[in-house]
Amino acid sequence: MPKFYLNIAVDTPLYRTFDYLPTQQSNRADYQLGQRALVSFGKTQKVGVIIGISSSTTLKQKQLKPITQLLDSSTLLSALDIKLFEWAADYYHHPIGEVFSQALPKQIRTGHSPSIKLRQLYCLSNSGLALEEKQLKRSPRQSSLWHLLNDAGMPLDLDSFSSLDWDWRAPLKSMIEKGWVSMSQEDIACNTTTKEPDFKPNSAQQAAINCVSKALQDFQVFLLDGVTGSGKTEVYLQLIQRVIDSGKQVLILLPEITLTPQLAERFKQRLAAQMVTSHSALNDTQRTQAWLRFKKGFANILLGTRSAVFTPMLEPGMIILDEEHDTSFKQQEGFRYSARDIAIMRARDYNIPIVLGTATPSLESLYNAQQSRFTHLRLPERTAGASHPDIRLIDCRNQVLNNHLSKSLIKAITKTLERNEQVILFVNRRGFAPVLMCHSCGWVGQCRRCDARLVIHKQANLLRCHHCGLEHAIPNTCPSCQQAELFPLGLGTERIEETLSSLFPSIPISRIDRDSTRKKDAMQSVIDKVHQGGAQILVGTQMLAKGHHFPNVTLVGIVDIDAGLFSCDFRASERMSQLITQVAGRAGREEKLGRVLIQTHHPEHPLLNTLIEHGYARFAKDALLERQQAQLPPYNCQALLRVNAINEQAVLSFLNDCTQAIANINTQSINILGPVPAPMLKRAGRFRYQLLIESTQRKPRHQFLKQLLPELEKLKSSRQVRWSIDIDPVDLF
DNA sequence: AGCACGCCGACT
DNA sequence: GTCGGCGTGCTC
Repeated sequence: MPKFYLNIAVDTPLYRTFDYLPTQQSNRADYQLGQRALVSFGKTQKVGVIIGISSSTTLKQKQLKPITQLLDSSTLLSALDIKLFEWAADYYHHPIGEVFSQALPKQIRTGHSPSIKLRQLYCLSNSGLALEEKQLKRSPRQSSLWHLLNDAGMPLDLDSFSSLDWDWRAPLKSMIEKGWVSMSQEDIACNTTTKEPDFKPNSAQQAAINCVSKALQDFQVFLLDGVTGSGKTEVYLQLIQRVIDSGKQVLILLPEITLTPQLAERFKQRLAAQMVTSHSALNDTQRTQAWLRFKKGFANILLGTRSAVFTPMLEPGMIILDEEHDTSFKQQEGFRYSARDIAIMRARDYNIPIVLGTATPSLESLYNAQQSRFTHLRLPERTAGASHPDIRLIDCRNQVLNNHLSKSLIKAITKTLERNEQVILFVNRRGFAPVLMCHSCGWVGQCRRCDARLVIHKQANLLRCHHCGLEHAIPNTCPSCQQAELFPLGLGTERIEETLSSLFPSIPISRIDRDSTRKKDAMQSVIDKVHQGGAQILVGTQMLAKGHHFPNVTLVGIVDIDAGLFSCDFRASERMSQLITQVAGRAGREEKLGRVLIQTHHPEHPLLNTLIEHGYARFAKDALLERQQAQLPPYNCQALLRVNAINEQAVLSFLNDCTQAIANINTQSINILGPVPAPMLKRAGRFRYQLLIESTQRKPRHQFLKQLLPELEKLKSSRQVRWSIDIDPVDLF
């Protein structure tokens, strides 16, 4: 009779752990929390994580199975890591096994037990160093490798050659055979050589550095609020160096788009550290290696994107999360979480500081700063050389537009191109046009799976639903009245690109959106092309505003801002203001004065004017104040409930019960804003309905949903109703 | 989520 | 008689 039971988080969409018996020949001392175990689960074998060991179980003996195999001899996750993942499962209402599974790299979660692979290092041997230029003249590739190794002045690993766009394997091999290059194995213990700090912080930077440095031993959230070009990165670098000098680790989180090899290289050059990176461009082995190295303390810096927030730290020192407002920190499907909020919880558990950096703080962070939960650090000045761009509105009322481009915008583009400078145009929609309409009967292309309208994609020659991805062929005649009078309505990136290429036939135009950058390296090749200089136009969506610097761009045009002013999405105005501010920061780096032109039909709109005259900080302050006066929470928490049932009666009765359940929980805390956007949609004999639930209290989403979800579970089992709920993963703490 | 069980209609 | 449709229930 065993004296203990293993509580295991198994990778399955069920909201609980499963109890298992230990293997027969094992005893209590063999088991620790955080070890993985292979278990038989239903018909299959699955990998789970031991997250509890208890002396009793509610199950009968015959229901219990022993684990198949214990996969780790030592623990993989600390008690703090387990606590954090359990918190995340509860807070985001997600099955615990899936949370653990997503928090681990693929190789780990599938049961492999990889070890750290030591890198092979290459350097010039004495005979290699003694080579003279002309001896390598006949093999240019060997010559390039020689220069690379010679310039580095230290042994290089294979990753260092990956920037070369030709196959370096054969030439390297032959240099090794000739004895010019010698190989050695990386020695993990020898790492830090102290580098001299080579920059002088200005007073605001110094104040921020001092403020965080004083708190390195404790949990504290810092909101580092610095306009573009104010030198946030330098503040990070200084702080990181201090933390790693004290023998601790730093976790750095960045939005997906920002994390380029170039940026990683910049950090590597500036810091005396063992750094690893983790992002979606790496393969499973590379990510697993980064995870292991950081977890075991062989690396003291991890630079990664959203999913890196789950990487365990051996010697936690500090967390930095840059571009705090960026939506790519939110995982929007499956296990919906906010990496920013998980990072804050992680810092709290580890009792270390976390720095949230941004030029355009999200309203929730700003609110937390106002409430003194976050320490607000400001970097108001741009560093030397950077100048403020000039933002102006173009009043489009009663103007003749050429495919949505006003005369004054076209004139400004022409002048910029004549100066051999570059132009960026923002269009907030991909595709050719958002609507296909029949002139004869008014028919519009609508998706049969959702309520959304179909977007015309001329290049792919398709109508595409941006909601569910469904694709239709473009009809030649109207499906409703059979007339051939279909015309595109509205604008998208493809259409603006087409218009520009007819206006400026000799100018190279690049389009950057999700369609054009789907192919691997497509984005990079456009960036390279732009950096070559010369008059060029870039047309793109929000993607363009993030991360990349285009030094020759001196004009930015925003083709249509009005959608952001009147959208029913409460975050639209916040996002729009962030976009304009970020764009303004992009234009006119270095000495060149940039100009931002915004086309609008509402030049008097207070939001636009506040933003342009007083900047983002004032806009955000006003927005929070406005909500406070309206007795609303600083920002709303929304959940979209989707109901799908076999008949209309079932849907209606489900919704009725659902509304009742919400009312019973707390009539004060919830608005039902639904139905969104169409009341009901019949498709393939089933009925769908969407309900938007919005909280109106200060601590609403988590607590409310915790009560509501079990109620919904109960309702589901009594009827032929299916439902799912999408919860925005942001809340106040 | 899978995967079984099980209960009714259309077939060689 | 049976093959297979998917509604329902379970996974330690």
